[in-house]
Parts: sequence; C-alpha cells; structure tokens
Amino acid sequence: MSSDRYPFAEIEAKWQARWEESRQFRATEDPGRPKFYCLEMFPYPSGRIHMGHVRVYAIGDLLARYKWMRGFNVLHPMGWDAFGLPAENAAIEHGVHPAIWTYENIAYMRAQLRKMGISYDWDRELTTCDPAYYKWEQLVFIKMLERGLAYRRRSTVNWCPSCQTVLANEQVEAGRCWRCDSEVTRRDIDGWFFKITEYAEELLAWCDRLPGWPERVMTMQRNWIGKSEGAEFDLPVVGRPELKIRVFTTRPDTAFGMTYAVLAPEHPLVDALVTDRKERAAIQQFRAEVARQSEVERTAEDRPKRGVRLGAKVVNPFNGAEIPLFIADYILMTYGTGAIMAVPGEDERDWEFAQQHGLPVIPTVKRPAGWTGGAYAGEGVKINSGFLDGLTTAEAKRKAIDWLVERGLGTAKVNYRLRDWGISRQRYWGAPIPVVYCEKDGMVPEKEEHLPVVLPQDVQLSGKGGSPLAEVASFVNTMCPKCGGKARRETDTMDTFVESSWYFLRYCSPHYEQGMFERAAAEYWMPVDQYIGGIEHAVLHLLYARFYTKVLRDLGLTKVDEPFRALLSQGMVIKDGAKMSKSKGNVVDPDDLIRTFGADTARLFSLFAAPPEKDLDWNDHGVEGASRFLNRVWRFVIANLDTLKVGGVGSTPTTPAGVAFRRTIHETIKRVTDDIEGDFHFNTAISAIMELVNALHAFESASLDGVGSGERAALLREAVETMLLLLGPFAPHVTEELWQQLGHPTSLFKQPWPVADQAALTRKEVTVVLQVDGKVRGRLTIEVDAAEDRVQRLALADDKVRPWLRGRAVERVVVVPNRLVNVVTRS
RNA sequence: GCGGGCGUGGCGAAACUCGAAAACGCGAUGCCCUUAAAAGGCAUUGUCCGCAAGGACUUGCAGGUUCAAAUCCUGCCGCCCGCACCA
Repeated sequence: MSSDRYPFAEIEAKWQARWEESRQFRATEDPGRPKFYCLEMFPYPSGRIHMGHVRVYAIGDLLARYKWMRGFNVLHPMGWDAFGLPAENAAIEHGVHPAIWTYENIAYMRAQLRKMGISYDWDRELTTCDPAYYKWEQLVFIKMLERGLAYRRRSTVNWCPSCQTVLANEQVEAGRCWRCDSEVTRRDIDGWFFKITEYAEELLAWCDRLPGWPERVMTMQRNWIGKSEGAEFDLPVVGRPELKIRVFTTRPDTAFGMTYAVLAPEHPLVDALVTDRKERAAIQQFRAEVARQSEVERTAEDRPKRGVRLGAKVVNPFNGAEIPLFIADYILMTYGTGAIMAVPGEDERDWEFAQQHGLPVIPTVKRPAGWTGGAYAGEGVKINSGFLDGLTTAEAKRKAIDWLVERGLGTAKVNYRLRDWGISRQRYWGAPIPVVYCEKDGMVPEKEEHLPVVLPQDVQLSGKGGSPLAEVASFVNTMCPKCGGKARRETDTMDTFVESSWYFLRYCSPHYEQGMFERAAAEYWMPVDQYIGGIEHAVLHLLYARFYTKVLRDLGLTKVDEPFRALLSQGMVIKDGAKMSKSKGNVVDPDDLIRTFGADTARLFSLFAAPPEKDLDWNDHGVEGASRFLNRVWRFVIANLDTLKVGGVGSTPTTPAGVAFRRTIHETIKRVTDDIEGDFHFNTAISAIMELVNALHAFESASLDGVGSGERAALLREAVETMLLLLGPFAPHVTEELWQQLGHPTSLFKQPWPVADQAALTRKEVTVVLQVDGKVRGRLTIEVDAAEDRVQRLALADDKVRPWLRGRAVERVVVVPNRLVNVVTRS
C-alpha cells in the first residue's frame, strides 16, 4: 500500500533537526524590521495532543512561516497552561504527584509538537506552574490588592460539587460546570475576587475597536457584559419613615404604571419589613424553598413565578399611590438593587406575576392598533402618566430621570450583568494567593521580597473537599510580614485563568528576572498580531486576558490597551457527525496519523478540508487524498530534477502554450496570496496550488512538441519553484527537502514570498459569455477591452445566438465588458 | 424570548463588490500499466429527456427587485451556537 510513498519520516526528522540546529525560528527584537507576533492558545498538558491541537497549530505555523517569507520578524512561541484540576484528579486516582504528572505530560506533548515540525521559538517555552512564572502574578495580585482591584468577601458563589471548588460566573454553562458538566450548587463562602466590573465600560467600548476579531465573539462579550441604562430610586415604606427600598429600572418612563413592587427573597431589608410571627414563618418557608433550588432548576424554562405578599406597603413617588410589596423568586439579588418596581403593563414577567396574583394593570404606553397581547414592551406615546403624557418613550425616560434627580429621589444609573471574577479555588494545583492572616493585623499581603510563595510539594490529596493546603502545616503556619507574630497563610489558590491572562506578555522576555516582563521587549512585540484558538473561550480566557492586560497597563507595566489585535476562532474537529471523544470511539490519534502519513499530510489535510472558522469533518479518505497530492508533487520534482536544474532563471515565453502556462503560475501566486491575506481561505489556497500542479503535469507532457526546450525547462523550473514556495507554509518538510534537491543551499523559508508578475497576468483575449434572455447560449473569444459595439455586433451575429433570436425582437443588449453579453428580447 | 450564524452534487466544499453554479478534493464508474494486486496514469461523473446533437431543470420553501439572483429584499421551514426571570 505504501510502496511508492516519498520517505516522509526521514525527511521530516531531517528538517526538524536542521531547523533546530540552525536556530532558524528563534526571534530577537529588531526595531529595523516589522514584527509579527503569531500566537496559538497554549495547551493544557492533559497527556497527548488531539486533532484540535493539530488544527490550531497547523494554522498558526502556516501564518508564521508565511510572515517570515514576507520579511516579518516573527515571534511564534509555545508553552504550557500547566496548573489545573486534571493533574490533581490524576493524583487522587493514581497516586502520582500533580507536578510529576504534569511535567511528564509536557515532555510527551512537546515531543509530539516537535514531530509536527512547527516553527516555534523553543527558547521561549514557558510553564505556568513554575514558581519563576507565577511569582509575577503574585506580585501583581498584591498591587491589585493595594488598588482595591483584588478583594475578599463572603458571598453566594457557584460551587461545583465534583471539582470541589468555586467557579466564576463565566465558568458556569447553563447551570453546569464548564469542565466536568456537573450541576452547580450555591454556597456562601469567603473568597477572592478581581474587580473586572470596574473595567466593564472599557471592555465594552473596545468591542467596537477590534476589527480583527470575529463579530460572533464580540457579540458574545457584549452580551456577557450586558450593559443596561436606566434609573435607580427609592420607594418609601408606608408607616416606616426610616425604611426605603431602592429599585433599578431601565424603564423609568413607565413608573406611573407601577402597581406593586418586588424584593429578591434574599434581600437584606426583608427581615426589617416583617412584623408579625405568622408572616415571618411564611417568608422563612418561601426563602428556604428558593435556597434549596439548584441553579438549573431556578433558571428552568417556563417556570411559574412564585412569590409571597408582605404586610408592608410602599409608595410610588411619582403619584403617591400606596402599592403592595412582594418577595418573589424571579427577582435576583445579584442584579441591580435586588428590588424592582413592577409594571405589568409594560413588562412581561411582571404581567405574568400580576395575573397570578390578581394585581391591577395600568398601561402607560399607547398600544399599536390591533394589539391584543398582555404586556407591551415596545415604544410609543405615554398615557396615564401624569406629567409624562404625550411624550415618546425616549423623551419620557429622560424627563422621569430629571424629575427624580430634581427631587433628590434617585439618579440615572448604568448596570452591568458582568460580575466580579471569583478567583479563589479550594484546590491544591494552582498558584498560591500571597496573603496571610495575622492574629493581630488581620489580612496582610506577603512582602514582595518573600515572593514567590511557593506551592509546597509534600501534600496529601484526598479529594474529600476543603483546601488541601490547609492540611500542610509547614505552609499554613507562618509569620506575619508586618508584626512578625504568628499568622496563617491563605490556603485558596488562584483560578488557572489568571496564568493564561498574561502568558503572551511573558513570552516577550520569558527569562527576565527583574519583573513580569521586560518593558522594551513587550513594547516591541505586543500586541499579539494574530491570536488563534477555539470559540469556547469567547467569554472566558479572552475576556479575562483583556481585563488583566488593562490592569497591567494601569499598574504602569505596559502601554497596550488590548492584548490581541486579531483573533481567528477555529472550528471543532468532527468525525462521523460528532465531536471526537473517547466515549464516541471516533478519535483520530495524531501519533498514528503522523506515523502513517507524515506531519505534512496531517497538516495539509487539516488546512484543506474546511475553512478554519468552520467545523472540520474528519475523513480518512480525505487524508489519503492529501497524502496522494504530496506524493504527486514529490514524484514530479524528483522525476524532472535534471530538466529543472538546467532551466534558466526568469522566463519570457514566446509560444501561446508557454504564455498561458506562465499566466497560470502567476495567477496561482495571486490566488494563494489573496486567500491567505484576505479571509484565511487556506482551503482554496491549497486548491489553487493543486490546480497549478495539475497544470504542471499537463504542460510537462503537452509541451514536448511545440515549445522550445529552453523555454520549456525555464518555465518548468519557474513553475516548480513557485509551487514549492507557495506550498511551503502548508507542508514545510517535503517542500524544504525538494527545494534543497533542486540545488538551493539556503532554506526555503528564508526565500521571499513570490510576487505575481503583472505582465504575466495580463491577457490578450477573454471569453465572453453570450446570453439570450439571461440564458447562456454561446461563448465568444475576443481581445480584452474590445469596443462594446463590436462585441454586441459579434454577439448578435453568433451562430449559437441567432437561432434564439428568430421570431423575436431585440429589446436591448446588455454588455458587461470582458464578461458577458445579454440579449433581451420581446416576444 | 433576545442576539449571532448556517442551509449549494453521493460526501467535504467553491463561487456571495449580482454577471458561466458546483473550482479543488473525496467517493464512484470505465480504460491503460501489471502475470496479478497495490501504487500510478488517463477519462467520465448535479438531475431529468435524448443514440446523439441538443434541450429542460437545479443552490431549504414561497414570493419580490433586476436585463441578470446561490449572492439583494420580504415571509416561511429546518439546523447550529451564545445569552436567558438581568428588571
């Protein structure tokens, strides 16, 4: 089966060694050259690479090598996102220390990546579980603490019972843990937060200033940040002058339609509002029911809204009306003020609740003609609204807010759905949070000179819950950095998304010891020009990294506002209609693939089968096709080596066949370049190269008679060399080998990218399509830019066209220069 | 419910600043090479009618705009993704 295959194993090993020995892809700052920072999301060292990795790294390497050839100074680093739960779980299951498990996996995966022949600058490899790495985020943590950007508080958090740790909001997907899919529960717990909400407005604003990002991702981030503008004001409690309930609304214009108000069950004022024992019992029961519900139950679709009426009443400040007050489960303590004014006339949720509880509805917006529904959330003219009557929704919003402000009752208010980033993890395998708790001084940050706070190695991992570090006496028991007295270390570790929030900066100067990164190096390389990774991080890593970069900027460490200039979100690798997974039994192992077909084939197919942003449907026959193509290239070059070596450089063919062939060569250059530069259409770029190879075969056999041998050899040489240069970034080993066999002493990847010769591209003749009433009836070969009236005359006289005009009058003739003629008839 | 995306041969796909639908690859069929197979080469391959020449039809469905629509517009149908009681 493999009898005539080119020796890919030998070739790939040879060039991987050469590139490494010659340090060809090592990057150094060079202000004289334009830089290109090409970065793929670094992997978690789970054990072995999978096809998803092959795909991203093939894309990244293609761009990196292409940019090298375009003369850029390319930074293309690789490293390991090495902290994380799987290491700890492996330790619990198999008794291997997380560090050993992690470093063994890294060693294996590094070898796998090397076998793929990716052009990484391995000198810059970094591993986030290295104290020399996480030291710097501990330092930044302390600075964030000083600025109030990191803080500790008790709150209700998302708890994953399987991972035994807290999850940030971004890490909960439809009520389930993003990593293990367990149902998330709620827990009241002390924990550390990063104040990402302080950057909500800036993160949102920059969503409009990153044209290199996919719209899809930006939309997801905008939705996640969830800005809404409105007003906040107080509802006085009847007969209790000391009590006011603050509410947030985006529709202050509808305040006259307020017929009741609602508090979240957890609202702190509830206790103060309750007076008699019976009411207290009912409320406690309701609160307990709500608390028992899981996140999944509470957000289930079509859930009826439940609530309890309180004895207390509040006053609508707009019209003085006394209205009933409820607690209800559809109001969340975590959003706005945890209390609302309810306007059933213009809010569907309030409408539903009002129907159930027999509450009155006052419409405040004139309904459109024929409106039959309940709540009307659309815009319109105000009615039943006192001083707002007759205004539009927008005008009334403004006027209502002005009215509140004038009377000191409320203010305009912007709310965000984004919550602060909970970074405490009650697990072992992460970066320690560098603070201690002193009996005398309370919480005290570790001194800078004591950093890093190193994660201890000797730890018992039971998986039973509770921070494993709390069991390590030598770690926990320490001295207060302030008073020198007895103190206990913080035993939570940081969310591993903190490490991945700045690794791209560390790559700029990975061995720098005086700080997080060397300022000059970061200024030269940053921002990342092209970032490549999966869509699953649209609001996780990508939002955190944007936030953290802004924090570092505000700490004066860097000037960059945004870490990633352009983002390419690649699709998943699918086989037999499903994502590859062990349970589905549809996994393709990269090791097998490389052993059987070679890295070049694996990469070429990954790039050819689909455009990068789409899911890639893995097909074993397709892989064979990619392999067949590379073999075809190999055989052609080897078989014609003698001819190719004698071919002169630069050809100006004189025969029509030669001119046409040379045009094909240069059209291919243009197509491939446009496809890479434009929208990353690597699949069509490869198609174009395949067409060139097909043309090469055809020309080689057809040109034996007719084309002079000098012209023929020169053209073949130009075609083959161009083809190898264009194919290089897609299949680097085989092209590099053939380049050398052609007698070139220097690397293919040190050659300039070919430029299409305009002269070769220009045509003398074009084919013009002849249509009658929009249907193709014939073709006409004619010189370029022929006069319209002549084209028209020839079209009308054409043998294929004339029969279709019989018995019909020509109404008009549309001539599109160099493309088509459409004869429109009237019957 | 809100937001985004998609729907083209047997399959992956291409063309989407309106201008030859299906490039390239896979698969399939036939032939050549071979003792034979593998590998390779050449050819055919959207559907239907036809011996052929040729013709008709065809981009989820139904309309519309246009000389001309896969491409623009309207309304449906189906699929995927994100958010979702966010006041």
